[in-house]
Amino acid sequence: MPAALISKHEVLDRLTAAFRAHGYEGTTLARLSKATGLVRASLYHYFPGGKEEMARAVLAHAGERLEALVLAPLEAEDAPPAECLARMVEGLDAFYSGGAQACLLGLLSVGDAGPLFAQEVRTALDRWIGLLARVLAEAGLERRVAHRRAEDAVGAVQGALVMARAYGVKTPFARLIKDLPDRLLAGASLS
Amino acid sequence: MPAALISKHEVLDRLTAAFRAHGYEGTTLARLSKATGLVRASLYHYFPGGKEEMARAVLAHAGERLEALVLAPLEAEDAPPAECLARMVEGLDAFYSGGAQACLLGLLSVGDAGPLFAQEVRTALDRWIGLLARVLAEAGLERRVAHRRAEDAVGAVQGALVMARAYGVKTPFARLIKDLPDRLLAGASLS
DNA sequence: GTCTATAAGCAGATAGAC
DNA sequence: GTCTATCTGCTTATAGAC
Repeated sequence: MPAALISKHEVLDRLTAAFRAHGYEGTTLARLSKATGLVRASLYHYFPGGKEEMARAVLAHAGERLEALVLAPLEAEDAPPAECLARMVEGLDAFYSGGAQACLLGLLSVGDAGPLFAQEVRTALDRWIGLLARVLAEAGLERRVAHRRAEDAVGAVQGALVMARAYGVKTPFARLIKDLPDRLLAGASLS
Repeated sequence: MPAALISKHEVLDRLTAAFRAHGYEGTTLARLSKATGLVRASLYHYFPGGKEEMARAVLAHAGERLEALVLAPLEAEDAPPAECLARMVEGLDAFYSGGAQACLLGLLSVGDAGPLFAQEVRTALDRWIGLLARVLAEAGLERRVAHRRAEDAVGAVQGALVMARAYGVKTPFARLIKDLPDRLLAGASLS
C-alpha cells in the first residue's frame, strides 16, 4: 500500500484553511480536494462521514490550536494576570494570522452548519470566556464584572475579524489586539 | 397577464431573510423559491441576473433600511449627540431584530461573495462609521478619537451579532445595545 | 492510501406556454 | 407575471482496482 502523501495533520491544516475561507456551505468537496491535493475518494478514506466529519475534525483541530496558543497562557497559575493576558493576545495574533483568517466558531454557526456544530461552538466559547474571566477576577475585578468583560472581549475579537474581512485588511484586528490587555484590566486593583 | 402575487418589496424582504440566515453560498435558488413562494423562473423574471442580482438587490434594500433606521438619527443636525445615539441604538435594535438576525455586511464578505460585493459592503460601513464619528466629534471628542471609537462600535455590533448567533440567544446583542451610548460618549466634554 | 469511474441528485439558469 | 419542462454542470457519495 502506498505511503501517505501528506500527514493527517497537514491534511487537517489545509481543510481548515478552506473552511475558514468559505464557511461550511460554501466549502465544496472539489475545493477540499484541490486544497489537499487528494481526490474525493481519498478524503473519504480519511473521513468516511464526508464533509460533516471533515468539518468536525477541523473544529477539533482548531480547538487544540486554540488551547495551545490562546488558552494555555490563561492557565499559567503562577504568572501575574497582566502577563497572562499579554501572552494570550500574542497567541490570538498567531491563531488568527494577524486578522487575515476568519474564526471557525463564527462561520460554523451560519445556516445549515449552525445546528450541526452548535454544541462544540458553545463549549469552546464558554471555555475561553471562563478562563479569561478567571484571570480578570484574579486581577481584582468583581466576579460578574470579570465574566461580562470576558464575554465582551471574545465578542470584540469576533467583530474585529468580521471588520477585517469586510475591508480586506488586518488593521481592525491588529488594533484590537493591541488595546485588549489594558481594556480588560481597566480599573482592576491588582493591575 | 396575472397580477403579482406579492409586491416586489415583500419579495425582497423574504429574499433578505434567506440570505441573512444562510449567507451567499448557502442560499440556493430552491431556498429562495420556497421563501418567496415563487418558482425559479419567476425569480428570474424579477432578477434576470440570477442569484447575484438577487443578493445585490437585497443589499441595496438593506441599505435603505439601514439608512432609515440607523443612519437618519445620526443626521439630525439639531438634536443633541446623546439623543442621536439613543435613536441610533433604537434603530439598530429594530434593524437586527434585537440580535436575532445576522448582518448582511458580515455574511456577504465570506468566500465567493467577498469580491462580488466588497465595494458595496465597504461603502456602507464607511458611511455608518463616518456619520457616527461626526456625532461623536460634535459631542466634543477629538476627531481621530471619534473616528476610531466609531469603528470600534461598528465592530462591536458585528461581534455581538456573531456571539448571539453562536449561542442562539439575543442577549449579547441586547447588552451591547444598552451600553453603547454611554460607552461612545465616555469622556466627551459635551455629553 | 491513492486512484479512476460512476451514480443520483441538486446547483444555477433558460425556453416557451398561458 | 407565473408556470412547467428542460439543460448543463457541479454536488455529495460510493464501488472497486492497484
